[in-house]
Amino acid sequence: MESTIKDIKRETGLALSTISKYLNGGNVRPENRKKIEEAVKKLDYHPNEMARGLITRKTRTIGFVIYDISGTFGGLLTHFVGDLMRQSGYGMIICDSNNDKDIEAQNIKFLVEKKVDGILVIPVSSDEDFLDCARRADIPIVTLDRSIPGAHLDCVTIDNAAAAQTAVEYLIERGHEKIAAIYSEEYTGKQRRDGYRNAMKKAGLGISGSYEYHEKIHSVSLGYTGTKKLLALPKKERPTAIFMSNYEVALGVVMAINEQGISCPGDISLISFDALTLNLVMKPMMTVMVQPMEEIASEAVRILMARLQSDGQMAIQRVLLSAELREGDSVRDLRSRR
Amino acid sequence: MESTIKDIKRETGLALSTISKYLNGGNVRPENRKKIEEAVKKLDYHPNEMARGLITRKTRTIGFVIYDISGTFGGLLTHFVGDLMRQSGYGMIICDSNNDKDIEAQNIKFLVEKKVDGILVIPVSSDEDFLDCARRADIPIVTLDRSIPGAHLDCVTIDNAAAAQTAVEYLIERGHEKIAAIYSEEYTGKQRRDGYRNAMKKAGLGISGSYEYHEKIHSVSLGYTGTKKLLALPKKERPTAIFMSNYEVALGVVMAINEQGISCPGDISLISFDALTLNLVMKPMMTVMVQPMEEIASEAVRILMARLQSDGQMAIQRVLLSAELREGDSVRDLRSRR
DNA sequence: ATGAAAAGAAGAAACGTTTCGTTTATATTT
DNA sequence: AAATATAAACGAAACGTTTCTTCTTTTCAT
Repeated sequence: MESTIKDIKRETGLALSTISKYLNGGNVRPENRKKIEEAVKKLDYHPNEMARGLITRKTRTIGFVIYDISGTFGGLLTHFVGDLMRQSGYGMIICDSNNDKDIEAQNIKFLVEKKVDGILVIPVSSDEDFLDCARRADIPIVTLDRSIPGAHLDCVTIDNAAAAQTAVEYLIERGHEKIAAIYSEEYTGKQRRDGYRNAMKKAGLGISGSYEYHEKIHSVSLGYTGTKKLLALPKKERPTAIFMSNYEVALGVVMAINEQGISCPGDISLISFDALTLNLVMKPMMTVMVQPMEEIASEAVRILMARLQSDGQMAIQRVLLSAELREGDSVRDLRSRR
Repeated sequence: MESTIKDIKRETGLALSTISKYLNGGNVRPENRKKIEEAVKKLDYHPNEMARGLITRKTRTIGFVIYDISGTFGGLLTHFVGDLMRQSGYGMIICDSNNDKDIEAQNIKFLVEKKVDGILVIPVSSDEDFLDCARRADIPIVTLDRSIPGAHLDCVTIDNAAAAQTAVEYLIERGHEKIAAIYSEEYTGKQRRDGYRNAMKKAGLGISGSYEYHEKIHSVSLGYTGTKKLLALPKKERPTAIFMSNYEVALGVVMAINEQGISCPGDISLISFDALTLNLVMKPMMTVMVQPMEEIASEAVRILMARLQSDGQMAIQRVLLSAELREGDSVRDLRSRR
């Protein structure tokens, strides 16, 4: 069955410690190096991670806690993070919090008991209490996509407010004044709302309460319901453009305007977040703020890896990435009307 | 730091073996039971999985290899499976194959080296060679959603051909004769195509080559491109209904007909697979064959758990579930025309 | 050629459990 | 009450590594 380091010892005649040393990157005499390599190949030897972990207190496994994996954004991020982890030889245990704080706390506890070396988390919670048990166990944590205000934690996020502001300013530059916003009350949703408000204020445009629609969570139905509300406004007040804070919301919006036979960008302009595959065939092609998903993943993994290697005295890292605008055909230039 | 079983020994004065025995469900004297439980609580003791695993050769971790996690179907299935696993105290290492056979094979190898206790896989490959290394290591494997023809493996699938046939017969019953099909060349896609063909043949309807459109993989663009091709047919030949083999494909189809200003079900009827959230707001609401996702997940987990407990002599289990039709508003009844 | 310094190899102990063979305590029978 | 059967506790060995200390070999300068 499974060959062990003792088999390598028998095969090469060397001491266990010598073999172990070489296998972990130490120096041995060239002749011995060759012997060991041959034996490893011949016996198809792979170190037993459990025995190794028992001593080193490392599992070579990290935990990934995600607010919701069944959504497109989460799925894609999981994909990237998982890939990078595997490339580094780390296993990734995934825990879906289902947008629920209690489940999230359980997930952390579970991972701590599993003795993962580190945890990557896209949090649901906005306070850090749920991380206590990981803290006590001295397990490094990196949050991504969302950060926890005031927490002393590594994090990788994008500048949501700035991105939203850019998006709304893009509308304003094209002559829009009656601009509505649909967003969630989650971390990213609220930040993007702030960007929307900043842009409006800066341009001297008022924000009518009836132009903001929000629900707890980003969802298709948020976009759908919100749009119906907005379209139900008296014709004069009807927004000429809608800014929405997430891809799934955008789907809902498109469904709603299709249903009502309203054309985009003819009757209404749209601008959203995240260029996911659907955008490719969506008509009109949505103008979006594109988040650098791959970079978010790779930065988070990089930081976690660095912290795993570090001897505990690495400074907190907060990486702030930015989204960029990708033009589609969903925004009408109102200036050309004149 | 971390307390060990030796601390429990010190606290209770009992032998290691007695404590271990109790902790693993053995019988001890009531007095000792109490002592141990108190000590465990007091010291917040959790067994070290690595030490335990070193002896039992179990990691209490399973691998989940999925063809593509960034898709909606995969994401949702992962969600269910992950949940069940966590409830059973198992960690789940997730590996995304990115629809690539080579990556899939690497994933299996990776999991074998990680010494997972079992593997759940939604395969990309249609032959079982990539599983060889898991076989050699004697790691139980259960496939779900897709099975590998001829393989001697536990699997949980739905009867795709029957489901597709039901769907197409539903169209035929309502007077449709010119029925097109859009499907992928993947396992599920081809099975569903067969169901389509069966239904057509059974009804004595011919299958024109121009009524079938297929690409390698289920995707939004498959639906989109396929629909455009179908709509480009001379008016007389144009299908009155389209059967499509997957949810993402359906999105593409809807995009395409929206773009061309064709109405559903007025001008064309649609029937598809999988009732995912988007259906709730999609207009018209799609008539779909609903797969019992949660049941697929729970059956697969149940079988894997049973096999982990079994002493190797359990018979191969092949569970075949069925999809059910959920009516929406996307199919027109042509009989009422007369 | 000699000795000191550096590099490499060896051996044993440790990591935290489970398991197995043995001994001791309790329960049952006559 | 003694003998036997049963149940529980014990102690040591084992799982497959890494790590620490000691011992040996090689290298290099003199």
